[in-house]
Amino acid sequence: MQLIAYKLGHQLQIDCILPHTDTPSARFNGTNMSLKHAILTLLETEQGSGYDLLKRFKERLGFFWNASHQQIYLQLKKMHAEGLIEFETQNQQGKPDRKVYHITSQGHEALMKWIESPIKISKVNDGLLVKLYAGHLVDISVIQKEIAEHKDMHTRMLNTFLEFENDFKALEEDQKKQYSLPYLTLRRGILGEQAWLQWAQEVEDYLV
Amino acid sequence: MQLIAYKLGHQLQIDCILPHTDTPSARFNGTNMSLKHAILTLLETEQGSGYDLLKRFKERLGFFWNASHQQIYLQLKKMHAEGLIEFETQNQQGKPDRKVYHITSQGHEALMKWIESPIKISKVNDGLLVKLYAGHLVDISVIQKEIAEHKDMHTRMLNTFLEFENDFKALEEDQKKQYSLPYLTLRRGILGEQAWLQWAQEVEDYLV
DNA sequence: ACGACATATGCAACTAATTGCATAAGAATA
DNA sequence: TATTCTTATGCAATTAGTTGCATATGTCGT
Repeated sequence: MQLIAYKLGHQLQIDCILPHTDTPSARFNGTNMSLKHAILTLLETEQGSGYDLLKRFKERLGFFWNASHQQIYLQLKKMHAEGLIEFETQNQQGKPDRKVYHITSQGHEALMKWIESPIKISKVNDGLLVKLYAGHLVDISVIQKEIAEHKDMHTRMLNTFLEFENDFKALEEDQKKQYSLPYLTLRRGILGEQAWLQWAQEVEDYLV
Repeated sequence: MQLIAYKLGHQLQIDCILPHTDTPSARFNGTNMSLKHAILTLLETEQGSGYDLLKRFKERLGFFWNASHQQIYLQLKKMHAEGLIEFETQNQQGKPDRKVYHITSQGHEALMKWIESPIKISKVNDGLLVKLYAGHLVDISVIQKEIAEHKDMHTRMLNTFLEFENDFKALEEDQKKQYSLPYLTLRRGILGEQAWLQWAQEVEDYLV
């Protein structure tokens, strides 16, 4: 018998941690998040090229989602094949041609259908935690160093998010109202990073 | 000009949010977390069958990692082919045969190498946030309902984690010391869930 | 002048993970 | 007695995402 989770009863496992069989409770089902719907959401507001979408990902969904340019271009190609989006080619002087995509009615329908279907609870799969879990195999300093480096990154991300929040707070009331939903996603980023840093502090204190 | 992130400068993007080019800053590099190393970590302490490992995942790493049985069996097969693990077949009466895996010296080496190399910062990719971001497209109640359901799940997970924490706190001092690293991973689960719930409360208050 | 960076797109190979299917038998419960 | 659950393993097909490569030009700083 090992650790902590030994008291875990079957029911709890099924309902709270992980469905035990392959027919899990409904809450763990639902559509997977996919790049597709994130792109549709971005295109719904405003048309754009693959490159534009890449930038929008970084600027607007970067708090919780990163997509590489390869992934985006490939996904756009697939979505075009499925009829969810269309494009026009724009010639530009001095720069490569742009394929400007816009959402089709089919794409809009697909997006609406997705929004109205339940979303799966998201996974974490954090390698750092496995490392910590296995920390007894190596010198404690290895773990401390890794934690410190991650802490540094998370601190910088938090600071960036807080700057964004200040910008938001400086907006007029009607603008605030307009951007309230994106603001809430930003809040998730902020609260998530703060919780991470609080945890890292606990770890550091514990490992001394 | 849209939202919040408009002030995002190039340097910030590169260092904090997402590397812009395909040669990102070192902090975003590092080994991917993979099931392989999580399994090696579990086998390092104690040998076991695929089914055992599945249970251990749920019981010990379930705060931050879920793996399906298909994934585990497939991974075990691959790892065996790579020479990281070996197995003996155990016949059992009344139950199917078990393949009991144990780690090899090669496997141990691979694990040590992984522990000492930097880990990538983990991704989130939370579909619920995309849904919220796109929430202006549907009636607010759709979003509220989804948030409420997720809140329910997260609450139950938090409660389970808190039970585990109580069990840990009831342990003798030397046991506490022994299990301090797994406890810290549990703390991550607790703090993460609490932060999530705090955010959900903010969202609910905002959407009223 | 040279290098780094931004704009702009894409393929190929691979790794990671999910979904669905399939088998088989004991043990507990309704 | 029928259903569900637990133990126990696995393949096939698909989707998702990463890594590496390839191309091309303009701009800005050193």
